[in-house]
Amino acid sequence: MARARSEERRAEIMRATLEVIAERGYRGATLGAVAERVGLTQQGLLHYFPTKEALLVAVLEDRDRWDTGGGRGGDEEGAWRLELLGSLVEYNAMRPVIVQTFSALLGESVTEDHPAREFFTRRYTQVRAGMAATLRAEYGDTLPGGLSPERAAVLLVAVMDGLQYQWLLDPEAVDMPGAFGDFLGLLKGPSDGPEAP
Amino acid sequence: MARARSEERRAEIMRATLEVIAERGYRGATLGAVAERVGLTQQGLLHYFPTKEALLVAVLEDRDRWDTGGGRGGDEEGAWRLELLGSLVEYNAMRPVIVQTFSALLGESVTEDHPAREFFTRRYTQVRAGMAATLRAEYGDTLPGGLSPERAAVLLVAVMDGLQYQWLLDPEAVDMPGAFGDFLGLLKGPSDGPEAP
DNA sequence: ATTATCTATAGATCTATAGATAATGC
DNA sequence: ATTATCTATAGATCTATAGATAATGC
Repeated sequence: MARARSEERRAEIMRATLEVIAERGYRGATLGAVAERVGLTQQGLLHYFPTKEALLVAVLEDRDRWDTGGGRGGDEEGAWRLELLGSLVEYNAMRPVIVQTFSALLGESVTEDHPAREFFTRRYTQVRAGMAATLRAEYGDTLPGGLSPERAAVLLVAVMDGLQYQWLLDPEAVDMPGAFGDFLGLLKGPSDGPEAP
Repeated sequence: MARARSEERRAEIMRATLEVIAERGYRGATLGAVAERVGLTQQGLLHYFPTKEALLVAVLEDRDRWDTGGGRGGDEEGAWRLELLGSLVEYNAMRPVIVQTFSALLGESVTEDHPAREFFTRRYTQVRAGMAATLRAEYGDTLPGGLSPERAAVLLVAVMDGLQYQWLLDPEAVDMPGAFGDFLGLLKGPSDGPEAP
């Protein structure tokens, strides 16, 4: 039971960490702010995670397990069927905090010695590969729009990330799911839309 | 002459600031690090810019004047002809520091009370509008790919930003200009490429 | 006079370590 | 015993202010 309670506490702390990072980034986040949010002192928090960096790593690993589909069917890495990608983006549009957390982290991660840098580098390699596999499974070696799955995958990921920044900065002005749908349309090529006969 | 030398000094400081922000982000950047790079003490630096935030603002404004094309012909806001966009991306691929500076800042800017937030929000509004105008001038109200200039503009900007992150994290793995070219190809539609007759 | 820099320093924070104290589980 | 938290604190930084000192321009 102590073990169970402890795990709950850790989860609570990680949740609070996500929020604080969304608000201030990792460098701007303080252990004190996270601790306060879960009703602990900063030193009390360090009982669960020995250092600030350990806390970040825990959060990232958790996220990894999370979206790499922790078991629920998926042949390869990024087991996102194409149609589902659209819903993922819609879902994200309803969770600004989490999107903001990861957008802030991604931004910071390109700076030197950032503890999330390796995580993101590895992750993007995986995500691109998974995406390419999905696209290949669905369309073969050439998408209707003319690109190879690999070349389309980089763009797919770029569009998702890029849209998030524009949307976070100005949610009123940017229809993130709509824009993403537009992009999927481009990938799928001229096809049998209403206009082209 | 004092005035001139002073301006030089300020420019030097701003250049150093770009570098330090590229390495540590704005929150992680310290006045001391910038000062050291120009051979001043931290207090000496504050003679030129009264606060850390003032320094950031100066850097951003400078950049603004810079890419909003400080005078050299351009009808509307973002006066980038489409063909030139590709070269811009190629050019950026040769200036990792500046790309990293702005990618780090963009990431941080989505966090609360960030001094660059308003700058980026305003800027993206402008850039989207400028891009849309360019596209409309070139293609009319519907691009070959089927999108309106406005809808294509959001994607264009998203792809540029998103590619930068992937490229910064793993330059070997991501051919930024190539991918951007692919995207332009999608926008331009099936058209008269080598394959489609 | 004004400008450019420096030394000294106040005042805030932050992370992390040490060591108590209380509560829980065998 | 082990786990959960707390108080006390060392040790680093950081920004920004105050006030000297030297150099430059009228």
